[in-house]
Order: sequence, then C-alpha cells, then structure tokens
Amino acid sequence: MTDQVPEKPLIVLKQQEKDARRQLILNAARHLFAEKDFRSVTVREIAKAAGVSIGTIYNYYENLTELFLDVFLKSAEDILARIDNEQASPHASLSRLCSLYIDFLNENMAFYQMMGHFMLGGELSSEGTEKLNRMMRALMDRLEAAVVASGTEKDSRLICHALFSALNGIMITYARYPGREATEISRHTRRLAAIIGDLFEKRVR
Amino acid sequence: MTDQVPEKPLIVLKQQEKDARRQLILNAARHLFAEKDFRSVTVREIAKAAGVSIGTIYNYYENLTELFLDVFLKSAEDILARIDNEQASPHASLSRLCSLYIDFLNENMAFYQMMGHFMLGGELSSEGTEKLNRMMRALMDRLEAAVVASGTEKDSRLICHALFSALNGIMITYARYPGREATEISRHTRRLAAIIGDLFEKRVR
Amino acid sequence: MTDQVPEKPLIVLKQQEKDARRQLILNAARHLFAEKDFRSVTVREIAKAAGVSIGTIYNYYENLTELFLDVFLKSAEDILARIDNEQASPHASLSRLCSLYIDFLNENMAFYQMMGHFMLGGELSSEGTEKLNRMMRALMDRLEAAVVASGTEKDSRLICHALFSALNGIMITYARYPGREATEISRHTRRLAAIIGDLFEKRVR
Amino acid sequence: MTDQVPEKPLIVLKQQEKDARRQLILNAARHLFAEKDFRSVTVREIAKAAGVSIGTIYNYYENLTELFLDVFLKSAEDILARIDNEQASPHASLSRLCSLYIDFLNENMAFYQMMGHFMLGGELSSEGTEKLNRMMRALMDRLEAAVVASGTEKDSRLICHALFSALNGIMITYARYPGREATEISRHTRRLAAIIGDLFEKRVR
DNA sequence: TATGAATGAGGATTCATTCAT
DNA sequence: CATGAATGAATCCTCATTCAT
Repeated sequence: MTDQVPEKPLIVLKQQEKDARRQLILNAARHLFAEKDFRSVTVREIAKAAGVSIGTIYNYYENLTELFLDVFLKSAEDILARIDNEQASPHASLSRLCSLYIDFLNENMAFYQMMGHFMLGGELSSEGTEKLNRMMRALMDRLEAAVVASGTEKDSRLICHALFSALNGIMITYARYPGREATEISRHTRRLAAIIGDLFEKRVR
Repeated sequence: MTDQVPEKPLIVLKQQEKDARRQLILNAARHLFAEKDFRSVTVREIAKAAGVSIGTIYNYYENLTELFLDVFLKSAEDILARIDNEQASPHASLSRLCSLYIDFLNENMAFYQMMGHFMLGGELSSEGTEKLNRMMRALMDRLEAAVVASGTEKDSRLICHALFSALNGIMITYARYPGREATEISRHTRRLAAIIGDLFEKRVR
Repeated sequence: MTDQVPEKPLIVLKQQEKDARRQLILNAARHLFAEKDFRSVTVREIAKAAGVSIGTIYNYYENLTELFLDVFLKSAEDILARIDNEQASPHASLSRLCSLYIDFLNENMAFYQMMGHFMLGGELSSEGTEKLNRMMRALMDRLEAAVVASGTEKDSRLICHALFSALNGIMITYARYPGREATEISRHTRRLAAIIGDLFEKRVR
Repeated sequence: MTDQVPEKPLIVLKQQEKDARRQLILNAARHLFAEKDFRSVTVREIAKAAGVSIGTIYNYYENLTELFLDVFLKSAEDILARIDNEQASPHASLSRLCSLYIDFLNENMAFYQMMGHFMLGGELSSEGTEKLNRMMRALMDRLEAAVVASGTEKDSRLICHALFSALNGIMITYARYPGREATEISRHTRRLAAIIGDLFEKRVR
C-alpha cells in the first residue's frame, strides 16, 4: 500500500480550508482596523491585505457589516478568554480585571470603536444583533461574577453595567487625546482604570 | 417728532441677519444629527433642512467638519451653561451634576458622538483643534470644581477625568441598546449615572 | 466768489473715477494672471486683489471672459507701444524685434496663454471677437512693417505670420519646461528667438 | 483530431479584453477632445461616449489627468510612427517633415492643446512627468536627426528646438483663427509650415 | 468556489453669476 | 453704483456590491 496515512475525508479538508480562508480575511481586517478608523477601511484594502479577491470576501460574508461584526466577536472572544484566564488566578481582583480590560482596549482600539458603532445604531441583521447581544451578555456575566466576587451583593448586574460603562468611557474619552503619545495615553488610561477599579472595589466596604 | 427711535445701523442689521442664518444652519444640522449618526448626514440634507442652498452652507463654513465642530461647540456651551446654573443652586452636588450631564447626553446624542469622533482622530484644522481643546478644558474645569467641592483634595484633575470618562462611557455603551425604548434607556442610563455619582461622592470619606 | 478753481464738471470726475476703478480691476487681474494659470483665477480672487466687491467687477465687465479679453488687449497695447518705440530707434532690426517680443512674452505669460485660449476657441462675444481681431491686425501690421524693412518684398504678410507663429511657439513649447529655472528658460527662449530672428533676417539675401 | 488549434490561455484573452476596453476609453476621449477644448471634457462625457460607466474609467486610470496623458502619449506614438515612416522614404526632407507634422497637428488638435497644457504646468504624477519627458525626447531625437540630415552641423539640438517651437506656434496661433473654415486654416497653416521648413532647410547654405 | 472588472448612486466641494439692499 | 450673500448646477472621484466567467 502506498498510502497508509489515514486520510481525512475530502469534505473535512475543504471545511478546514474554508475556515482557514475565513480566518485569513478576519485577521487581515483586524490588522487594518488596528491601523486606522475601521469605518474608513475598504473592502478592497481588506481583500488585498488578505491576499484574496473582493468576491471571496462576499462568499464568506453577506456584507461588510457582517465582517465587521465578526471581527468584533472575535475580539470579544479574546477578551473573554483573557478574563477567564485571569479569574482563574489566585490574585484575581476587580482592580486587576479593570487593568486587564483597559489594556485590551488599548491594544484593540477597533473593539470599542465597533462596540460604539453597533451600539449607536450601526445597521445589523437580526441574526447579527442576536450574536452581538449574546456576546455582550457573556462578557457582562464575567464582569458581574467579578463584581460579586469583590463583595457586592445588591444590584450586582447594574453595578457591573456601571463598571463596564466607566471603563469603556475611559477609552472613548482619552484614547487619542490630541497631541499625546501612545505610551502617554496608555499610562493615563491605566491610571484612570485604576481609579475606577478602586472605587468599585472599595464600594463593598 | 419725526424719528426718535434709535435706528440700528445697517451694518448691525446685516450682521444679525447673518448670525440668524448661521443659527438656522446650525439648528438644522443639530436636528439631523439627533435623528441619525451624524457622519451619515450630508450637506444636501442639511441645506434642505435649513431651507438654504448648498452653496450657502459653504458661505458660513469652510467645510462640513467645521460645521460639525460648531454644532459640537454650541452643544458644549449649552451643557456648560446648565452646569453653571446648577452649581449656583444651593442643592448642588456631584450626584446632581452627574444626572444633569447624563440627561444632557440623552437629549444630545450627537454631542458625545462628535466628542468621540473628534477625539478618535476626526480631522480638524489646527484652529478647530484649538477651539475643541479650549472647550474641553472649560468643561473639565467645571467638573473638577464640583469634584473638589465634594471633598476630594488629592488628584482632583485625574479623578475628574475618571468621572467624565465614566459618564461618557454610560452613553457609548447603552445609549441605543438594541431593542430598548428611549424611555427605558433614559431610565437605565440615569440609574447608572447615579451609581457613578454615588461612588465618586462617597470617595471622599 | 468762494470758488475760483475751475471745476471739472462732475460728470468728468465721475468718469475718471470709473476709469480708475476699471484700471484697478484690470491690474489686479494682470498680477494674478502673472502668478498662475489664468484659467484658475477666480472672480473672488480678482475682487479681493482689486479691493472691490464681486458685484463691482460685473458692473464693469459683462462676464469673466470680457475681463480676460480686456487684460489681453491691455497687454497687447503694451507690446504695441514697445514695438513702436523700438522701431523708432536707429538700431531697429528684425532680430531686435524678436528679442523684444520674446522678452515681453517671458514677462507676460498670461498674454500668450490668453492668445492661445481665445484662438483655440474660448467663447467670445462678437464684439469681443472684433476687438481681438483688430488688435491682432495692428500687431501684425507692425511685424509686417519690420519684415518689409528687413528686405522682404514678396509675401510679406505670410512671412510675418510665419515669424509671429514661430515666436509664439517658442513660449508654448518651452515656457515652463519641467524642471528648469525661470532664468534658464528665459535664456533658452531668447536663444531660440535669436535663431528664428536670424533665419528671417537672412532670408532676404 | 480533437483540438489542434492552439488555444490562447484564458489569462491572455482577459488581458486582450482589458486592453480593448482601455482602447475604447482612449478613443472615446480622443474623439471628444477633437470636438472641443479637452479641459472642458468631463468624465461623464467620456464614459458615455465609451459606453462604459464612470467607475470603469477609474478602473483603468487613476484620474482624469492620467487619461489625458495617455491620450497625449498615444497621439505622440502616432506622429512618431509617421515620422519614422517618412524618414524611411527616399524623398525624405526637412520640408516634408514639417508638412507631415503640421498635418498631424491639424488632425489632432488635442495633441498640441495637451502639449501646451502639460508644458504650462498641468499637474502630473512624477511617473507621468517621466513618461512625458521620455516621449518629448524621442520626438526631438527624430527631429534632430532630420535637421542634421538636412545639413546642419552645429547646434543641431538647439536648432531642432527652434524648428519644433516654430511649428507648434503655427497651430497655437492659427489653428482656429476666428471666422475661418477648417480647410482654409489647413491651407494657411501648411503654407506657413512650408515657409518655416524652407527657412530651416536653406539655413545650411 | 474564486475572481475582479463593471457598476452608478452618491459624496463633498467649487464658482460664475445674480439681485435685493 | 457698490455690495456680497445666495444660488445650484456641475465637477471629480469613491466604494460596496454584483455577476459572468
């Protein structure tokens, strides 16, 4: 026998290929979004960056919005994973969680840009809205758990919303403060996150 | 007596007329911005809404961005005035200030959309940037005063930044939570603002 | 008698004022045309440069084209005067005339730009066309006289046309040769004019 | 035999199709330029004349200027080929070359309009400027060769410049002499070209 | 399924000209 | 007469999306 390697069925290979290409597009888009305002990124640019044709992008995504959403969801998965990892640590604390999240935002400007975009009325299919809501709920669940763990007993969901809002607000307000360097901004936003974190932690006492 | 009414010179009248028309354009833009994402508002729409021609818009503003900025600045003046008014009240408190600001944002969605836009890198003439910065500083001065008045002694500017961020974050995060009514959103954001306000007030103890 | 100074009638003064203002506009336009392609000069620019309002310009000229034509005609008068002056000199020669004309063109780029513009189909009122033709004939008469003076007996008008063409061609071809300095261009065009002049002078022998 | 016709690969066919469409646009533009001042030709007109959409124009050309340049270069190739053909003839002479060139200009008014436009400062990418210069040099080389062949030994490049200028000047000066018929103009310009040609030929003696 | 050329509505902006004051 | 704000048609160009190959 010439071939003893157990072959994966063709259909599986194809699926893998497909996933790979989808991943390719996704990553290309993420990188572009990291470079400039995601609303100014064009399909052509993404196609070029991903090394595929424009048409291919439309084979994987209904339209640009769906691709944007997917990028957003992937980023959300990242932060979810980071949070889960952090929460597993013995030093887990609300403060650390805040730092973690603000660091994530600093690295993923497109994330909160998109969050803002979708929240502020970016058109979305009902299916897309569903996905978005599911993801936000998942994120909120993590945060709420941390809030509860920090001692809050009453209104934990509401307080979790307040915390989440506060952290997001740091970025929208200071992410690109005109005339400041990236490192300076990072320092400032982290300092603000620390203040917020402290407030929500001390709250329980 | 032939004419004792003190006549305004013609030049003054003309200036008034000009100001009035500028106001007309400004208000038309504000209303449109309230209806949808301000970035999707076109010159044609503004002109139509203001009842003037496209060319007239450009007689009053160098370009669309400058008009956007002016709308932003006018809104900022509004909130500044409201704050000043509130601070003059005997019941002034940080909490009330938070409510006030969040109410303002609820009524002026375009304000924080624009704030986000300009902060996140929206192109602006150096003159425009200067105006923007001046206004932000003025706003921050008010907030800081309130923060100090609430008992904070150390790092008042930084804490004021944190508070400002937190309040803005509420809107960016929940202003148009998909599937919620405006009144519901208003209630939710006010509740969150109250939590934030409480936190920053209790901070002093 | 309180006033013995012989007064010019009011109507004369007014006419002088009017002429002065017309001159003002004309000169402003000429200077602007010297700075850049005359087709890119706007009414607003001319008005500003002349220190009058846009409307005033339209009081003196039917439209922009008529102003352009007037500038052209004024320039043509200049070169005519220069030629007349030169021809009165004892050293007058066809060669010197060529130099004179090319120098004039170097100083008045707008002149041949406009000549080209009007010749190549720039719309003109029939009255304007008439003025233009009259001026071209006057210029041609001078040139022809010089051609005849240089010894040419046959086909003097035709040869004069050829000479005129050749000189104009120098400018259209080399006036802004990319990457060359103004002085360099001036030297080159003068050298070419000398060659042309020589050819037409030697012709007679 | 199933298929012995050597099939062109698909990619070649596609390229041909692309070239054909580019040609389509090019020709449409050339015809429009022949009808009126090329600066007044709009993208819409070209698109309509070519039977393609506006967007398609921009698939083939960065911007209008690049299209203008391409039209110019294609015309230049034409005259270059005609010159090469003429020079290969046993009856080649400077006079005939002059006639040839003036005939070409009469048929391609846009050519010298564009030459004038680009020479007089029409914006061009550095790549475009490079192409333009290369083409002008090629043309000048041909002319210089003819000038040399006619007996000129000294300053051949300079004299070639003078000749080229003179010929171009004929067109700029008389191409559309107001109130003259096309045939009349053609006759006049040819006569002038003959005079110029004679002068430059006789020069050698 | 991948391709990428074609599409064309829609964007911001310009500017000669008018006309009420 | 002088003014200059108002006008709006017309400009070039962009870009998400489609669809024939």
